[in-house]
Amino acid sequence: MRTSQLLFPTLREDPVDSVVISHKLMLRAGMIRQLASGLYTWLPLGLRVLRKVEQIVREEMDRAGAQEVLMSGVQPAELWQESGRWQQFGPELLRLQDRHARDFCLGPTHEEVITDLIRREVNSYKQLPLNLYQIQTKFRDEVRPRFGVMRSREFIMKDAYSFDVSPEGMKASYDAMYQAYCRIFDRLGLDYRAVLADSGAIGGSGSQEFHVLAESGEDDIVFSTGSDLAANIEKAECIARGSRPEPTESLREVETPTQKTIEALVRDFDLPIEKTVKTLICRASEAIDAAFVALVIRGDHTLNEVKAENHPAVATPLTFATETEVRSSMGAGPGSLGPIDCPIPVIADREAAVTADFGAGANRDGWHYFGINWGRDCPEPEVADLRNAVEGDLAPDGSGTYQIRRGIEVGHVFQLGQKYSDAMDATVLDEHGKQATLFMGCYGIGVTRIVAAAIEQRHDDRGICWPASLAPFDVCIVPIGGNKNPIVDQEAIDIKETLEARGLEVLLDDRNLGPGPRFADMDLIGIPLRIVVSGKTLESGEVELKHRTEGEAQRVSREAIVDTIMESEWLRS
RNA sequence: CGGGGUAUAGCGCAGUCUGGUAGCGCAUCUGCUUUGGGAGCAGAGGGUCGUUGGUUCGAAUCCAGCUGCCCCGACCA
Repeated sequence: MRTSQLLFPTLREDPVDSVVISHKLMLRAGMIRQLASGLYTWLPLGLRVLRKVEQIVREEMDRAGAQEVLMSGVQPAELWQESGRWQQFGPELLRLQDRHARDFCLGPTHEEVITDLIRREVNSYKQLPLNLYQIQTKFRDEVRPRFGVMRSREFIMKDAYSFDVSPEGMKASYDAMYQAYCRIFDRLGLDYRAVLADSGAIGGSGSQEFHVLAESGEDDIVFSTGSDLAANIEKAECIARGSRPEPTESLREVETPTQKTIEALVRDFDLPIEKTVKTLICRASEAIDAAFVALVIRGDHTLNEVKAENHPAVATPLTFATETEVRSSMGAGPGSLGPIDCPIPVIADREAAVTADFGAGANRDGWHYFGINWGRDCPEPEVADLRNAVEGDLAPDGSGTYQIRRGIEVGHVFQLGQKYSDAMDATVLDEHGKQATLFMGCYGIGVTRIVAAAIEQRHDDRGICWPASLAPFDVCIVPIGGNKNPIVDQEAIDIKETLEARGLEVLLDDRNLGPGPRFADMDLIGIPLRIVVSGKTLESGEVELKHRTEGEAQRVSREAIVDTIMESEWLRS
């Protein structure tokens, strides 16, 4: 390819409406352009990278025994009503009607469609296990699209679905996908971690996420310093530090007319924040005989909403009581709540439950108790893991302490179990001739997001530094002084054609520009290897070869350049 | 969904307060020169000032509505 024939409108300055580095660089490098909020057009250079990601994913899925299909992006409402998700999904599901006023949606995922296919086409356990995948455009009407293609409304996703007759089979399919994902992210050259995850609204039992580590990530990833234990903060188990000390203080009531927050309480009464708890009121589930429950966590901790929602006594979705509801159920307003004389069930976080001599609201406006001790001043609470992990927490496996870093979620593997097969009656005859409901797994990879995630991890102040596996071209050639010395251009073209004949993708920058802007553009778009052909070096029969991330170029003889590149480690790293 | 910002040439911006000929830099086009890190000279093209309505002799500018886009927040008492 020649730059003179390629549409790649590079920008010298950062576009004003971009905030993360990958978004800025994708715009500046002419990879994408925004069409509307959360919608993008991929230009030739960006599409080349996208296709590289797709191809690696495709090869590894095929190698793992999955088969590629392609399902419709538009899906009939009936299937979603059958699974129950037509009601369950909020405005994120873009619904539309056809000319006959029939309801459809733009697919945010394809569990329903694939389950429908399988229940029609697969009748016997002998046809299983089966794993089908597609690389398709998805649409989710995100509340707030941002960060370019990292959180867009339309995006390309690889989604795979496995079908087995037994839980053991499902587990084996899941493990195979896990291995395939590791190979994919290895080949993509990304620094990633597989972490335990909450299975969330999609449902199911086991679930792991793959995260690319980057400061701009939207998720907090918790690691143990001493083992492989890693989890999304939503799922990271927190244990209490030691056991509860004996009470040393007596209970006393303190007037707190203006102290409505933990911060104010700590500030005005010189109380250590670890000696306070906060009490959060939320709707109770139908499993218990109360309208609301009180969740108690230590003052310096934050509630983990996923853990709270997963608690059997808490209503799903997690709904905090309104101020009016707080008053009617507790007899006091927010800011004066606590576990003493609490009229509703109390669930305390593990750490809050081992705190002694603590302060909390008195359930009477303008009053707090200090020196509270569980069991003595109020009933022993039900104890649960309710809070978000913080740096330095003890890892639950005893291996060390927790560290927290940011991650971009690029993959997610789920063991779905029978959630969809049950709802949609997807069964086969098993070896005993009986109807058996299928066990499913589902496995996603955010293809477009990976492009952004790779840039977040691989860039410098001049632009993108692609790993060899993702680079839109392997090599670029910049001829200098060709207008004075026609040999330069001839040699450049000859090197290009020879490398192309050897199977490499080569970009020849033949634009009629000075060397400065051409070097800058080649750096910006991140081609791993650069050959400079100039009259100066040709005099001694040489050209220059430089890797994108190295400071100095090396001289290579004109005869040896093609072989040097073909043997270069850089093409494989 | 709540709050804030913003909308003027392809991109970045000034002009708006104080109403009166639509401007700057980069980019683009033509010609000549120029080729080792974002060139020089000369010339040229390009804007219903987001949109609708109002005030006015006159609106990019004042007023009102609508829309797009961006940012922050979204129940932790």
